[in-house]
Amino acid sequence: MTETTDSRTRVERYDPTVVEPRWQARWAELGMHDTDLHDTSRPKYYLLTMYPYPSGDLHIGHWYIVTPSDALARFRRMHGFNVFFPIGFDAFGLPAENAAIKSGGHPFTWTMANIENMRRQFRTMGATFSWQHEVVTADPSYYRWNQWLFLRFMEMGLAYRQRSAVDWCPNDGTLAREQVVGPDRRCWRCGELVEKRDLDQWYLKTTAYADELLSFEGIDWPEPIKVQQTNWIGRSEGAEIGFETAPSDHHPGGETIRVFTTRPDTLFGATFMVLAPEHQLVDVLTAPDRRAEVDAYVDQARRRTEIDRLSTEREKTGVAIGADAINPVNGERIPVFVADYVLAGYGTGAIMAVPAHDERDFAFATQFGLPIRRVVAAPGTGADDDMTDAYVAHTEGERLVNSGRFDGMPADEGGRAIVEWLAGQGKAEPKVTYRLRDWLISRQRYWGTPIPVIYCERDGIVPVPYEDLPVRLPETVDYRGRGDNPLQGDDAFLTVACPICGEPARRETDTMDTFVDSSWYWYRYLSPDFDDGPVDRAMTDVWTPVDQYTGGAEHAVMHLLYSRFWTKAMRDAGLIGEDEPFKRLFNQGQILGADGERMSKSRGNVEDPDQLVRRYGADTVRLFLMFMGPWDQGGPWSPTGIGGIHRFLNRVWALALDPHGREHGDADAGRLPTGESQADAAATIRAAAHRTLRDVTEDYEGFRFNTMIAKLMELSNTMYRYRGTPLAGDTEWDEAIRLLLLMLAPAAPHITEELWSRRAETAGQPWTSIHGESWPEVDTAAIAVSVREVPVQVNGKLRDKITVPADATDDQLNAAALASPKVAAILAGRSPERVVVAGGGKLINVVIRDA
RNA sequence: GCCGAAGUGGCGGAACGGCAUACGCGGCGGUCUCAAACACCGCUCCACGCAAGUGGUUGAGGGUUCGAAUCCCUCCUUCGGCACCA
Repeated sequence: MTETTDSRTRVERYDPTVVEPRWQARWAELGMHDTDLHDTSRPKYYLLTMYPYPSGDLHIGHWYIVTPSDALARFRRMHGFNVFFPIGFDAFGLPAENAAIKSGGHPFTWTMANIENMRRQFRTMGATFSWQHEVVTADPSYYRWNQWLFLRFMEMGLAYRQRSAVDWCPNDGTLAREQVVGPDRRCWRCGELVEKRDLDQWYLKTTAYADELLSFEGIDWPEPIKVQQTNWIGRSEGAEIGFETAPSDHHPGGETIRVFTTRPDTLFGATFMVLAPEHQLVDVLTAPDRRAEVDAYVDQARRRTEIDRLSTEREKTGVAIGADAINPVNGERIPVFVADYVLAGYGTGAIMAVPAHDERDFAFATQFGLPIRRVVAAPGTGADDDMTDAYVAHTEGERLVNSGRFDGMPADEGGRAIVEWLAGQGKAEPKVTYRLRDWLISRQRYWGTPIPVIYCERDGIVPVPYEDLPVRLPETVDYRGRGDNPLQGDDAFLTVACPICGEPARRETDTMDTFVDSSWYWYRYLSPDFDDGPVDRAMTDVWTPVDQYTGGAEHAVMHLLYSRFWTKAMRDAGLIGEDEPFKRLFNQGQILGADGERMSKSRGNVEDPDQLVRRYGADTVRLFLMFMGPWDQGGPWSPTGIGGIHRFLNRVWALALDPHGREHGDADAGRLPTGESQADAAATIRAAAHRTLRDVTEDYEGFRFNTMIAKLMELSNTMYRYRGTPLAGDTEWDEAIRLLLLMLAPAAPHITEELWSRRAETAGQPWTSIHGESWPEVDTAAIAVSVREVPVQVNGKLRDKITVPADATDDQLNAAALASPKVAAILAGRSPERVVVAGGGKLINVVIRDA
């Protein structure tokens, strides 16, 4: 006994610090992950994970995002796919610029140093990235094609210039939303009050694809994401209606205020109008005696955030501008207000207010003592009953009232009739609007793709000729301690000869939103060095769309919608053949800091995995992150429990290398469970292994990594019970070990590779990588059972469990349940009202009336 | 505020109308050890009970159903997004 008791001294211990670097080096040496994109002998599988922003260090969140994707890549390879799993860096953006302003360095230097560091850190994960296809968006070889595509979109009429407001600091220029701080909205750097400034900016016409973007046909995306995108696009059918302004002392009238409404049936109930503070007619229509108050209100409104303005909770504010409009259906003069709950960017920036049938209008009318006139009445409601709330519901049988000759018509039909009638007079037309706005891509910043446009006094807006691309960012940069765009002061960049007339002209200094970079990067991965265009059609035709995209749910609308837009625009430019970029999407959750907040350097809650990797190894960290919970959930970071994963791997190590070992502390060590023959035990092991294989396969496919690992733990626990028994090491045991290693290989690639190679060595076979093995097949015969246990409930409460033949009929189950002594005792001679044999015999419920 | 998601033991979580709490952490007890650590074995939702057992429990309240953590309604809390963070 003594020589078998302490196995730990006999068998080499699991030491990831030795095992992991060895295999990482070996894999790199063999080029195991260099995908041959021209290999057509196997089906292709394009697995894409959202590329990271090079913030400096890989934190635990990057591991959380990447390692399950890597497990999936390995899982698919074992299924015979030629897997392309690329990586790159989303290298433009605000943080690099902030760092440069702070340190006086160059955003390029900071970014590239970070990328180099992150590349190194990525390799410690054991991730199987195709590094030779890497893309760095801040490299001219990438952003040149942003410019090229922009010019193409310009030609297609998808890019245009329009004046719009930005948050502006007199010292630091345009501010991002996160740079505006505090309730009184001040600049984060200098503390100055933030203003609005109107600038001419570049837009992409996303709304041109609004209807197509509403269709998710042919793609398998999570329902909540589709719902969010649908709501974001926000298609509304209705009508645009013209209200003429009435003549007054200060104004001759006759201007048309165009409004959009989804409820033309309520037109007779319009008792006032509201213009957005930014509306062009505010200035024109305001009466002289109202001027001061209106100007003050407009100023104040422009300083508010949109979220604030749209809040239905905040008390409604607004100012009458001292002008009236004429309701086209009844000729009534109704007052015009300016109020911040109407937004310039939606519809026409003006509304007809129907307080009786719109909650916000109701609140406003109540606040300002304006008339509320019911024009839609539910059955049983009088036309002039007092209203305590807006009536917005749609019910059967509601009729128009107080609506002239439309009285008595059903609301829907009445609405159509009113629009038709006004349309005949040229005062209305049916119209569809979207909440979706065109994409403002102009950024008044240095660290982004320069927009390739030149302004010439004679020729106007002139696109940079394709052959002059890329328009490069100047290599020196001078922020002069301020946060505004240094390109503005760079004469060498600014001054350029007009491509048409050759006269001195001025370059655009705005750069592109970084969402432009991320809207098509996966196409470039396929041919990062391709010189004849942004994408190599020969590659995209084979490899795209992406089979599986994984990334954070925080990108549900913006990035994922822009990418769909960009794909459709590239398709219409003849560059690619498909309609959608990502066939299947999975949104994983976000790892938060220990404080429950988003991880960021400024909060100081960034978790560094390096220490954990040094202590436990990459495999343990990978498994721990997958085991924490469902991948789509995320949550606050805590390393509590990582020891359990490490113990699990140690047990796998012991099972594989030391099947005959026994541990102190187990009185039954080395003995089969009482009453179990060796043949029984062998069958148990086989059944457990194959049942686990069946479940684990499904879990990988459904991204349920946490339960996948739990099931592998169960299998290893079962096997541990048989360790040291005569069973250990025989055929069934060996098969179970083999399956355990294969199932674990995608998730814990290093330890399984090590154990696999040692098995081969012991068996005297040549080395082959476990990651080149095929995924094993389930032997359903091994799982088959002859008897099973069925829970028996009485009135929904568990009272007994009975053992029945696996193929028992419902009648047999019924009889067996009633034969149970415990059930009989509760029945006490009464007969049950009914007996439910549920779920194909999974459970029996005996129902008694007054139990 | 609006849109989307989530609330289950001391903690992370499992259970896709059918045995609530799998798996792991932590805790308690034990084996080994001079001792500790490691490793291993057992117990561990709450209440009452020596026990067999009985009752309760999935954020709160209501509903549908033979049966609800799961479906429906109302509410509360937390997280993501709201167009210049990426």
